[in-house]
Amino acid sequence: MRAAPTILHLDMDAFYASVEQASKPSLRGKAVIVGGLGPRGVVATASYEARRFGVHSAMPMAQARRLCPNGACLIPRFSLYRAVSDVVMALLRELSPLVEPLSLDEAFVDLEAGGTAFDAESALETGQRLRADIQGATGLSASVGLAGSKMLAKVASEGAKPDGLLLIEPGTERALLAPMSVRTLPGVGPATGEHLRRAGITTVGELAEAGEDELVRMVGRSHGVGLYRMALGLDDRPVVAERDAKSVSVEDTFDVDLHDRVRIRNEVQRLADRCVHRLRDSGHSGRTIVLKVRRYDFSTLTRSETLRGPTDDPAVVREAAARLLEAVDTTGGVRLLGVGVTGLADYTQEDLFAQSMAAEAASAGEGGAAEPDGAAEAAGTGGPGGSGAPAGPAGSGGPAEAPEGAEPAGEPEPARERRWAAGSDVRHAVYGPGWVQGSGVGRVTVRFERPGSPPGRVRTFRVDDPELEPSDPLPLVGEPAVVEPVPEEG
DNA sequence: TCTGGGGTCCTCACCCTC
DNA sequence: TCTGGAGGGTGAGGACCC
Repeated sequence: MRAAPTILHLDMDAFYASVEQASKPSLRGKAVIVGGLGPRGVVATASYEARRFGVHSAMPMAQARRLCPNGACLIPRFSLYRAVSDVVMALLRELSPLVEPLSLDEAFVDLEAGGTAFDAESALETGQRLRADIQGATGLSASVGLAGSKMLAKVASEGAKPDGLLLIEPGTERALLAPMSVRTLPGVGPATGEHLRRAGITTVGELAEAGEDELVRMVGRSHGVGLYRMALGLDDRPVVAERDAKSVSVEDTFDVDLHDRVRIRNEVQRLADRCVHRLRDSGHSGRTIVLKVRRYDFSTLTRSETLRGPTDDPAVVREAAARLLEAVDTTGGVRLLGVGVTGLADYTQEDLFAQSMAAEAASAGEGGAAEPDGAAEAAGTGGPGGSGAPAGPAGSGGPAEAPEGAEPAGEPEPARERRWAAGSDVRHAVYGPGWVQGSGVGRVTVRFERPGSPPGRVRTFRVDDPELEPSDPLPLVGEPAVVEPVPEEG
């Protein structure tokens, strides 16, 4: 067991909401809720101001709006969050080569491996300096936990929130953990928590008292042993810098349940294409195709098929997903569909070449060397019930029944209402950069402000105003905070 | 008008082979 | 030749995390 508290856990405070507040000065100090805005959207992150109303992550957005009717509800802008996250992760890598990102806003760092800390004092100093550097580089606050293990460092950062730093001194772990809820421990979610509660175990101390055998009996060997060790404050998991992805998947929840079998089939094909796109972007191929269906009653089932070899061929994945769908009863409607690929392998040019050769051979009806994973069969037969499948790839992200009809190629874009998503960045030819505060009935309301400026003014335009254009997010810090003179509203 | 999206890991059942 | 057990591969589902 590690003695020195040199494992650092970094947690950016209310990350998505904080980024939005930093880029939109008028939202500072206000309730901000980031998440899906559709009828089935949920909250991804709520600012601390919104949390005071009871809003929290994973809550249905409709409920969040009821609890916090004056909160600003925004869609997530992942490209911006990723850019900010890259800045933060780069600062962490200056401290140590052993940085383990958990998500865009969280990471572990082994300070000892980087030679930046070797005892409590140097760890505290490093942690404080890191928080200041993050504030300087991004304008955002972060919480830092320091301890001798990953689990305890995470517990510490949780205790440090918001905008704080906490170090757990070696030797104090058990006493510190004992009164805490079992839900504090990683791996104890609602189900395990309830299971333990029914057995009269609600605190970490009671967990330790129960003993390893009892916990194994209750929650299984792997989980039981791990839980007991955590309850004693023991955790020797190393900080791992590089982790290979094990699966790639995409899924969509529909605003209304789908009933039409043809539409469902088309959506599965579209998801398969998106999944392969992501698979190729990540430089992988995969062997097992997984179809996920969530039915009208929220029951979820998965069907999977393992091929004889890995593939990144969209036709192969589409056909496998279609076969899996045939085995699923969708009576009553489906609310979610997903397609995933697991059993990942590194993709090579040779793989691609072999696949394209095999596909050509299959389409030419030559027989010959069959694709080892059954791709030739899948690509060649067209599959049962595939009469409605388009010959080419489905339109880019468009549903089967394109609501706006086909556009004549090469012609100027036909006049249609432009859509302005709440929270998205725009630029006006006269008023400069701003963001969409809301839109409807042919009008869009824009607030003209930028990171570092004072709160800006609001103006309303026609949705088709030619002087208004979507734009990229501005950096949170770094650009001079020029405050453009906003003409007085008449 | 509850309940997203993208993941990981574990368990269990079943089948097949040795 | 038959049988039982071990163990791997596969498929399905659940729990959990951010």
